[in-house]
Amino acid sequence: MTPLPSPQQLRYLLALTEHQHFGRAAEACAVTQSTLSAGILALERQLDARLLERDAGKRVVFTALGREIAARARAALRSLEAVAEAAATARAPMSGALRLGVIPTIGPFLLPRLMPALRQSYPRLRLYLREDTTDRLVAQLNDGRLDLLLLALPCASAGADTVKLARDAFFAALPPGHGLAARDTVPAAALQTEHLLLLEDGHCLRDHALEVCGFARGEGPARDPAEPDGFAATSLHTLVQMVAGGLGVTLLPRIAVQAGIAAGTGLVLRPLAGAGGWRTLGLAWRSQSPREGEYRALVPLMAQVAGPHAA
Amino acid sequence: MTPLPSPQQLRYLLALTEHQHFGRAAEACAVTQSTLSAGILALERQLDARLLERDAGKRVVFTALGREIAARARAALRSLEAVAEAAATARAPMSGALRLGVIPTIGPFLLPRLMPALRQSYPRLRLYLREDTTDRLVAQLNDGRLDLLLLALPCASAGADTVKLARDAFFAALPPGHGLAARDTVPAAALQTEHLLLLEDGHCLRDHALEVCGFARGEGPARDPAEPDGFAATSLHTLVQMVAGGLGVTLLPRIAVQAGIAAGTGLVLRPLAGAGGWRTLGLAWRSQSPREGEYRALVPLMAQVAGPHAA
DNA sequence: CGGTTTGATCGGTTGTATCGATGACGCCCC
DNA sequence: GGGGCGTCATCGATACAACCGATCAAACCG
Repeated sequence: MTPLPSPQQLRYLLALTEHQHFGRAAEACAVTQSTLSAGILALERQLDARLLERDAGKRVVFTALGREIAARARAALRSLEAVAEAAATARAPMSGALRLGVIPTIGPFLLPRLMPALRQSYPRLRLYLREDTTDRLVAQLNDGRLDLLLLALPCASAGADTVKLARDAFFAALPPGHGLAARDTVPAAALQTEHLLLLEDGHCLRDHALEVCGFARGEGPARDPAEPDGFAATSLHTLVQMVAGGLGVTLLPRIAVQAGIAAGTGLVLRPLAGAGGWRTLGLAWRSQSPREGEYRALVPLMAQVAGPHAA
Repeated sequence: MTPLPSPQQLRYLLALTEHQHFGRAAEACAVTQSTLSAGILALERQLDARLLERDAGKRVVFTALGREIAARARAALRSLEAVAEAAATARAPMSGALRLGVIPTIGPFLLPRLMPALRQSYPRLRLYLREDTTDRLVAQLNDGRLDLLLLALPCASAGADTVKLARDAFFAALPPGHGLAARDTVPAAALQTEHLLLLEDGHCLRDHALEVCGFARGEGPARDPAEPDGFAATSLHTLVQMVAGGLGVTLLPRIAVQAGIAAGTGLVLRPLAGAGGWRTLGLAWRSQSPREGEYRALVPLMAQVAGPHAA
């Protein structure tokens, strides 16, 4: 049988894919350029495969096979890490680094309450945070750059396990004096004819809001022709300011409202009438992660923080 | 971060799980006992985890953590192999060792025609064969001890991809002079009241046959009280002999019939009336195997061999 | 209670990963 | 167009770790 590639050489290869430069990749691996160069050469010799275009001047250009090998190398190194991780978790659960990814429509509202609670319950847990859109978080989860995601379900990703945390109801956010503000609750369909303001594309909350208002996938509300084409807010905070400025109405998740996102703006917040006006908050992790037990053990605490609270 | 365990040490651990004996595990790894012993110790030290019960005399007893680590080590080594495999496949597709698992109700009938065809089309492919029941084959596929399975679908296994090859119709096999033998086709339901002979438990063909005859899962045909309790044949060849001996009737798959399993026995073979009287033959492999491309390329040839032929 | 088996330990040897220095080559700039 | 720079490959020296053979301590067996 072909001898197995050494983890070290695979690390060199991955560093090279990341930096596209022998010197900097070597630096990232804390070895000299000569060592990394020899390592890559040895890997190509052992696999009997050309991973780099050697004739393309001095630039680092991967062959198609090189890219595939690199992807498999990433998976192989991660599964080696999983061995060590399983031991570490068994030795000292709820400790060490935990790289948590959060979407921008959850992070600013839950983390301020979640982090202290976690620190108190699991003081040895070191939480590294990263905020990004769902699709990018999922990609980083699969790459092994993140361990756990806090996001809105469902998130389409093979190879990931998920668990529900809580429902997060939507509120209609209206400018003061708006016609709908006189009602106790607002039917979601009524927003279809309003000027509905949304987050920019890529935020799952945008899709959830459109869905709740009865728009089909991809379809959207009518736009004022005078408005900048495709203009959309980049955060819920900007969105609130736009509604307060009278540009239209929007939907806000309960966690944002309870965190006081509309405080001081005079905005009128009304629950949606009828059922179905909510998103599901949840956790996601790589299937068969050695730390699955820990992640599931976090659920009650997280569900409590994410659940309804008195204002 | 914790340093990654070396593949060598993981191999030692797996050899130890297999042999439960330091000396023999060392021999299997082609190292001395002292080396393997030191390697295991080093692994336990690096992971800071007790993998073996050190106080249980001289016997080798794994801790629960030890077993989990071993399972993850198996996965890690396999993903390292996948790196080398990807390179080997790209360098020389359809060559090298291919460990093929086949179920006993397919192997004896298809392999005699499949092997020569494969040898002719892909002379550099070295096929290692293993015959076993579906569940055991699937387990060995997941363990990495087999690369490809030829079996009857569906086979329940997460982490495996499958593809259909061909339908394999069932024939009623009747002793000469049997009442049903006068008909051109036999309704499957008519076999419910016959003395239906079956393979022993564990063969998927047994379940398929029961299903075709209209028995619910787990339910079975009425038994002669004089018959040895739960007696069942161990191969289709024995089954044919039993039918020829007048002990009852059975169902035979078309591939067995065409291979001449009933030749010279005087058995009467009748197609089943109506639709649904067939099983699906297919291939299965580990998801994301580097050789998936090769496996799919084998499908046309295999489907042709597995498909209907003139008698 | 001696002999045998089994896993742990120790000193010596070999292999190899790594380093620093140097070479080969393309590229840019003056 | 030639000198200088940047980049990757190569080379000899070295330090570390894996490995072996021998030996030890404990358990097990007859």
